[in-house]
Amino acid sequence: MPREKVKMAYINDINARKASFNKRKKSIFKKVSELTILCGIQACAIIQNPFDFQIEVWPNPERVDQVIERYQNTSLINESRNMNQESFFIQRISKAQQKLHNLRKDNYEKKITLAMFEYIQTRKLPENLTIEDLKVMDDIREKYMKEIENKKAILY
Amino acid sequence: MPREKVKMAYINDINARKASFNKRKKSIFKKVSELTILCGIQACAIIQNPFDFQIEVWPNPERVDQVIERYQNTSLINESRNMNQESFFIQRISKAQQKLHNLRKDNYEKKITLAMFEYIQTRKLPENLTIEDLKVMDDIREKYMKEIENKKAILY
DNA sequence: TGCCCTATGCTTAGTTT
DNA sequence: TAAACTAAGCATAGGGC
Repeated sequence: MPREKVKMAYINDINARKASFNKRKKSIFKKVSELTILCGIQACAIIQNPFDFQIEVWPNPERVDQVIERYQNTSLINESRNMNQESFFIQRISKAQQKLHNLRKDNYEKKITLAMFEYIQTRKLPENLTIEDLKVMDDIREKYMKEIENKKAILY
Repeated sequence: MPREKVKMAYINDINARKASFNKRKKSIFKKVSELTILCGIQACAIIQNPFDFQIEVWPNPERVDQVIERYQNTSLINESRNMNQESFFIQRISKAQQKLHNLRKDNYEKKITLAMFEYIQTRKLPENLTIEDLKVMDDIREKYMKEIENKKAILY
């Protein structure tokens, strides 16, 4: 009895899906490995394993990070290729300004955070805090609480 | 005449290498695509194209960034799985201390950099600089020069 | 469950166009 | 240079254990 051609769709049977996943993952990693050897290049593959909540990579975390970094650097260069010089630089400047803004905000938040620690440790409010500072402290507290909530969602 | 089995080694002939690269890249992307459909997962592949100095990705830059981010978040969790709780926290603390050290160093370097600006703008050396400060200024200058050199190497 | 087997279909090196 | 072809080798779904 000749097997039917497999339909390209989600495999409902969990055992069949697990078997297929393991076989195909192995062969993808092998193919990527072959390509890097045959053509003398760098490459990587990142595959989410649906059965043990891990993410599997080829060849190894260190090299994957290298490839990712190179990719992310190169995408910047490609951006510039696809635009005329002027609009590229306008975007770059705008991004740099955004970064500067974020750095300043970050710095301000760090100062305020230190003030909060001082308050906690000395059990008295520092004298030179303004109403504005107290408002920012609330913002930061909310931000940190959200971050902690997100980390919980990831960890458990 | 039966073809010989291909040796798993760098293909010297450029045309053969180019043909092989394109065929194999296409099929890897296809295989990764099939895996994501069959198993309902996320995955990506990042391949350096040796012929046009680009880096090619599957499925697209946006999703690749998503997969990368998820991978980098998860690797933290895996760290904790592969260790007992105690050594995990020891490592975490050690990393946090390293980060604090770097933040302090960064802060110090920023102070010194401001001092350098002051020197440039006023054309006279600030009075409260120590020999140690001057030494650090040299280190920073060297560091920045190296960074600029690296960016040049990437951009041109 | 996971491993091995095998028939079928897919991939691909080398060739032709 | 690239696209199409083809034979050989490879991948893999399904079955057996």
